[in-house]
Amino acid sequence: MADGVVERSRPRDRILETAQDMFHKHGIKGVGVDAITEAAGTNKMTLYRHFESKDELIIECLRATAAKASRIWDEFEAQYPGDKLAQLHAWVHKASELLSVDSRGCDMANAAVELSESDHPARRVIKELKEAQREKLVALCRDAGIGQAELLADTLSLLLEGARVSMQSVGAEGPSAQFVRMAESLIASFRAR
Amino acid sequence: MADGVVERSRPRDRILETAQDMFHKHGIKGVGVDAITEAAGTNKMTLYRHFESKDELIIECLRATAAKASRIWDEFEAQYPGDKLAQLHAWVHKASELLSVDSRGCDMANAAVELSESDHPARRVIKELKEAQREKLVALCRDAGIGQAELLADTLSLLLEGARVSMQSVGAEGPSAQFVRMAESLIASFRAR
DNA sequence: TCCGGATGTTACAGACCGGTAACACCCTAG
DNA sequence: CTAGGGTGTTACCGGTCTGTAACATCCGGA
Repeated sequence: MADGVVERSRPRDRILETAQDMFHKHGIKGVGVDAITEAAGTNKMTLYRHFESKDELIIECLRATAAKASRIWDEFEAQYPGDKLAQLHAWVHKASELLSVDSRGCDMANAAVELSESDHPARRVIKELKEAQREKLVALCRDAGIGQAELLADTLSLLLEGARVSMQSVGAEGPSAQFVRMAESLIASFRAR
Repeated sequence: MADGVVERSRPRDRILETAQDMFHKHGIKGVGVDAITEAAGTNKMTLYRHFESKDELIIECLRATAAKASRIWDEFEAQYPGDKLAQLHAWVHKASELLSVDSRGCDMANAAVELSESDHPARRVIKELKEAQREKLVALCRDAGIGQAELLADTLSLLLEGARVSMQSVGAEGPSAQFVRMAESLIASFRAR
């Protein structure tokens, strides 16, 4: 950790990890490649030998973040094998944990806000990854035996997305503080139908 | 409209209006002061005679946007004088209208995402304005005779905030398409308690 | 030992950024 | 008509940004 990243991994991995962290904390347009490479204990040339442009690096960071999120879903399945309803509650719990620990929101949503050019190469990646996450949540709701699975999944999605962006405007004591209560009572009401 | 803004208003007004529009469309860090003044049919010197810095301009733009939003609330009161429940439904309708017309989300939320520095002067303004909006919605819910007014208001806030940011990631056919249905059934369920 | 690929270093190009100085102009109030 | 404030024009400063060129170095495998 002395050099900012795990001691002696390969430069490419250090760059990727550092970039993820810095993009998350300071935003994409708020971080230059020089700052990334310096924090990663390397230099700009090495970065451009592994990534053909900053945009490529951004995309790789988003994919890496999505992959991390995907691993969390695996944990749900490992903790409550076959019990989809318990996994749904675990999702709510994990989401609230995220809200209490980190206040910079979702990297993909933030990137979509920052990269407003409609033809930016990262935008299609963001859309793909977000749609994949949506389908996962829909499937989880459906497999948990909920009738209007799509509607519940979409409602939970918007609540979480809203909570993560609201925190950045008004802080953790704002509306996002009620996320768990909202989500749980929503699930209960959908199950009751 | 030929010069980009209403023909012959005073430079300060033209700059403010143009900046609002361009910040909204392209993001704050995505627009330079040169581009703003050119689109406003004036020049950088005039901008800096009216605003002491770009940050000041940003803040004035956010205040102006909030003022516009506030005027919409006045329309609710004018359309349904005294009928707070009808005004709440009008709020939902107006919100959905916004979602179908504009896909760049809330200026304040977007600014909070872009201006990640925790001490940026615009951040306290964003927080103030957002909190004022929250209190307005809470008051509306309470005056509409709803029991858990704060919880409903916060839930509606998160849903709208989520819808507006979700649109920027996955477009209008994503979860945000169900916003009206979600909001209306939420209101109904809170009224039934 | 020596070779070769990965990495580090320095310098630079070209563009854009926010912000300022100096000066010319125009248009209206008196 | 004139004075003066608001505005336009041009040029510039110092800084930052992405991306590249040329060259030095290191380190592991044969």
